[in-house]
Amino acid sequence: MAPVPVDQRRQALVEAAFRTIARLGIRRATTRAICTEAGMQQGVFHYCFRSKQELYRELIRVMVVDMVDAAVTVPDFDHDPEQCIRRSLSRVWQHATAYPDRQLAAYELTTYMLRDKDLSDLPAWQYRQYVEQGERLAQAIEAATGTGWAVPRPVLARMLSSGMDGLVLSWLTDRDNEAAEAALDAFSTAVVALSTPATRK
Amino acid sequence: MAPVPVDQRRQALVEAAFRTIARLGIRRATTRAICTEAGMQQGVFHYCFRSKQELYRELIRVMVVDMVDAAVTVPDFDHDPEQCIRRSLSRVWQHATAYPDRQLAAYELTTYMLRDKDLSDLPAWQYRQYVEQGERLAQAIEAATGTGWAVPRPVLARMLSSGMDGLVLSWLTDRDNEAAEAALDAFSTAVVALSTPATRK
DNA sequence: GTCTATACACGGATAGAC
DNA sequence: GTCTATCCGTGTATAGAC
Repeated sequence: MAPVPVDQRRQALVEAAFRTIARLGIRRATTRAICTEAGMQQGVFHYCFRSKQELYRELIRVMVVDMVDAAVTVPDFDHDPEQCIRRSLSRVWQHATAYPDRQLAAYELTTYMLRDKDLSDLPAWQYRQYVEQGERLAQAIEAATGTGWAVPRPVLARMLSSGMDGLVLSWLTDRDNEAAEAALDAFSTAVVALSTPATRK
Repeated sequence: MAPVPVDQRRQALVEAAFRTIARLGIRRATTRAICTEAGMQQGVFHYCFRSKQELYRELIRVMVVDMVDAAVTVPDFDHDPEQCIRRSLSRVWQHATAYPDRQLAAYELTTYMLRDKDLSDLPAWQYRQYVEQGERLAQAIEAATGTGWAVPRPVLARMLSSGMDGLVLSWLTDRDNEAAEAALDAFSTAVVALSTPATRK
């Protein structure tokens, strides 16, 4: 076969790994399954990565960057903090629930890494990125509406990302759109209450 | 050996399984490891349970009942909704973070079951129990303070349990007590805002 | 670099002696 | 009922031909 550059193969394997985990779950995402998904022989794996852990390390980086990039698109803001907050969270929600399998894969990877001595530093980084995404969102809302918050922005951001994360996980277990969106609305209302009263209409 | 009743062995294995998952993670909680933890021979496993899945089915039931029972203890309420809410959530938080490994085990089991055809009905039940725990908490707060809520109680309950769940998972990744408790405070403040203004002091 | 074949360990489950 | 020995599949990783 054509001598495909190793870097290109690595990238293809990382993407194949994510698709495989999303489709089959982390337990069944073996090196064989991943290589099949990538259209490669299983033996290829180990001259692209020294170990499966090395692939995971790369995978989590790519996955988080992709998730954060995709969700950072800011909706058409108006100047009312309440509408702005509701629409922003709704946007994040739509994005997260559009690909349930990928979302589940993210949870699987987090818990997997927390249990693996060689990977246990990564979940903290992963969730740090989520919080920073929350910070950017809060900042964008501030910029659009001039509102402030009853708590420091990093604190709000952690609450935001954790709250959304919990709502998504709960939805994954029952796929109850109605109940989940009602809870999201309630959460949004609660967040609105944290925007500074002075600027609330 | 003494002919230990099978039911007793089953129970011992379920408890050993939970301890093993909490200690080693679900990936390393093999039937061998579980039997070792229970002080039994590996061969014992399969005349107590037809399969590992059968044990998991029993395990999740026991685990959730234990978690919910333990967290349902109501703090010494006062009549101020704000204090009451803060103390209640703080109590739930203290309980959840007291045993990080068990909490992580719960997340591992949830994602594991979602991926297993024979067990995929269980996570919905599991999270339903969490929500019902939230309902009981909300009800207790109503009873103690006379407050109502800006949203229906089941909606509030789902938001409560999801929010706490997300905060705990986030904490598991970085074990940052300070940041986590600040976010919990912010969440509490937001929940207080959902108690009906009429009864707020 | 690329592929085949295979080593080696471990997992769940079972057979069969006692 | 209890325990030992083992089957069989599968997982990661490697050896070695080309």
